[in-house]
Amino acid sequence: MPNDPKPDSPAAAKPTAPAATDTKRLQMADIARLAGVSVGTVSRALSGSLLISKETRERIEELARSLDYSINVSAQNLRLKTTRTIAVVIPYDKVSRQHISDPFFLAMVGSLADALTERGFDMLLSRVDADNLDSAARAVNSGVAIGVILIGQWRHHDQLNQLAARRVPIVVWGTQIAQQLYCSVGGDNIAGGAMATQHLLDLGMRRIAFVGDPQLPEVSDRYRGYVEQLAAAGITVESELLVKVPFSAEQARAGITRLCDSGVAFDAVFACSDVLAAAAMQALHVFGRTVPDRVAVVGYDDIEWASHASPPLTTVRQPIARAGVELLDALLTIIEGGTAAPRTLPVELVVRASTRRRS
Amino acid sequence: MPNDPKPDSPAAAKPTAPAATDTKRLQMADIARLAGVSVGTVSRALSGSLLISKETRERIEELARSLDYSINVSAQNLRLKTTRTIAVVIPYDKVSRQHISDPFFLAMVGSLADALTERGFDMLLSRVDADNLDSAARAVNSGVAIGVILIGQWRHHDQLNQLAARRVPIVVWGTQIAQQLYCSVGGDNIAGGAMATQHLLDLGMRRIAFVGDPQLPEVSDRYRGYVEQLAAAGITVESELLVKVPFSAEQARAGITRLCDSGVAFDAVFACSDVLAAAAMQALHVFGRTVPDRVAVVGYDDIEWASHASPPLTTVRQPIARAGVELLDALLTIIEGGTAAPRTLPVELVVRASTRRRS
DNA sequence: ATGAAAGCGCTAACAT
DNA sequence: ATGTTAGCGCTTTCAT
Repeated sequence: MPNDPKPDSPAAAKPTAPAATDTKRLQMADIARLAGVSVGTVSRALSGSLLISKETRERIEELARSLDYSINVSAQNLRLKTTRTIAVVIPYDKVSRQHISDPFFLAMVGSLADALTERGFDMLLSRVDADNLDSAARAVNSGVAIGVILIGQWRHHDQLNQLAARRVPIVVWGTQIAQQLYCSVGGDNIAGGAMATQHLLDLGMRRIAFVGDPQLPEVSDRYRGYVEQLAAAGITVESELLVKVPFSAEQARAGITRLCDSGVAFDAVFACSDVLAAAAMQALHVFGRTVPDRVAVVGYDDIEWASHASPPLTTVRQPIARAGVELLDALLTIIEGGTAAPRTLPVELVVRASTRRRS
Repeated sequence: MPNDPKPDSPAAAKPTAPAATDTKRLQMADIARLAGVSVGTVSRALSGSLLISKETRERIEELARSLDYSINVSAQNLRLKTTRTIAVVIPYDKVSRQHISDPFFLAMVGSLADALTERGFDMLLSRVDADNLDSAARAVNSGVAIGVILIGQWRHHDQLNQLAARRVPIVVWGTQIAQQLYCSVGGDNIAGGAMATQHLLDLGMRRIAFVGDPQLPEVSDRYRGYVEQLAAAGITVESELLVKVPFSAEQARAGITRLCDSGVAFDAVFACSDVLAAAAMQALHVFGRTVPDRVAVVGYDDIEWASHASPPLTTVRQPIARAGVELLDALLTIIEGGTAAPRTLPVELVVRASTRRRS
């Protein structure tokens, strides 16, 4: 016996009924009845089947539109065993403290939102504890989403490999790492680190502080670019110029302050994100070390703020708009059963006043 | 007859089968079989029903976990006729040009992500063309989401009223407007405008430029606060000090440049967002009008960047973290059939160096 | 070109 | 405490 009253039967006596949902949700059968056809016909008409005569289809479409009817997506998904939803996950890392509030990440969300909308997908956004990335897999196992885009690789290389091994369709914004089972898409971090460093060297800088944590894969590559350019210029890499901090403005400020206090000489700063660069500039300001006259500063990302900073910040521009498209493209390839090789996107140095040679 | 082969039947000859989905998705019946119980028992066990003996429940939970099984959410939603998904919509307004890339909006997304996660809801994020807010209603009509949170009121008051009239559960981040049928949650914009203005007056400023478009509801309130404080101080509001621009850094820069060029005297700027303030400071810099010595600047929002600006920006802090919680709370009230009155959250002036009185 | 009907995977009566 | 079963709203095969 049915547990719920049939929609048609007036459910005669129902005193305990909560008067809340008095507006019964329209469904296909209603449209069919009103149009004088069967539900099959309505279904076909709304899906644009060519089996339906043009006039019938248009009549039904018009009826549905005027009644504000939308297909019940749960029923549709259940029947079709698929969805048009992609899960976008931003891991929250307690250690590095960087999370969804970093403008760069949020810009990535915007970029993904555009790419997904463009191709008719819905975006399920969630923050998950990075220690528990399995919940990303759950979105797929439960049929909520057909794939996962993870923004930020962090230290979770192994977990990501496990997810990929379990055949969870997943693409990660980050750097390509040896023995990587999952697909990553990211900027060219080695080149980015190199161009920032070379630019400073070209300006005559010789003691360039590096702000970032080389334990993170992406920062590791940027550091490598930095080291390589210094080596090519015959300059020794000094460990005292490494300000090892996660993506945290607070800690960057503290790190630069420590560096200034320590008396170690430096004439430039290469920070691994614009947020870190902003914090560095602020700390330098406290010490009266004006930018760019006393210290040149280069950031990374080119978030919108960089061009409004005072002085406007020289930085390595990440291809954010393209990132969303590429991530989605790679993911769809995987979902369709194909293989997506890791992709490295070109980055670009944007020179602004924070490294303008003193006149 | 079934259109798909039964999961059990090996689907004898199927030469055209794409070898893609070879890993059949686990379902409740599989768990039931493996546990030697019925699907009903599994369903009850996984939903924590007290009817099931503790040991049986734990055995089933363990089995499900070890097999990576998750309940099929489409089937569950179809059966229960509800979901735990909330649609978060960021209207994209071609006129004002402000969209998802504004750090403030993105911070709101972060805040909402936190609030939703906290209460066990999923977030469906979408950008929609503001001229077509109906697509927000579609999310609800199609059963994808049980309610909508709209970030940004813009000029869409009428459309929003229509949605509310159609009984779409919706809450909007914005200002309370007369004749409003929908629930809005927002900062106290009149107070915010007033405190910013009063702060500048206290510093001795007399000619305060206002940067923003008073046609937008929230800006309108901030402008009102500005006008009221000026009036209370016996100062005439001069229309030449109104830099009427939408939330666009470009246009703000151009506006301030125009103001400087015009020779109109001013000793302070009150900008309706930190992004606008940043652009203003940059434009002022070009004219050699240093902040705060020659011009004091106050922003709005207190995005993370504001404290890293040089000089750090005095601004009106919006209660972003609380905003997510309040928006969700109001929405859930409405979904449960209740009524949620518009809420106005307190804002707070954060004084930093951009208005520091010259020593 | 259209109708009839099975069944997607789950939940919750109704049975014991 | 557990099993059995109808049916959530849709899509699609099969029949016409």
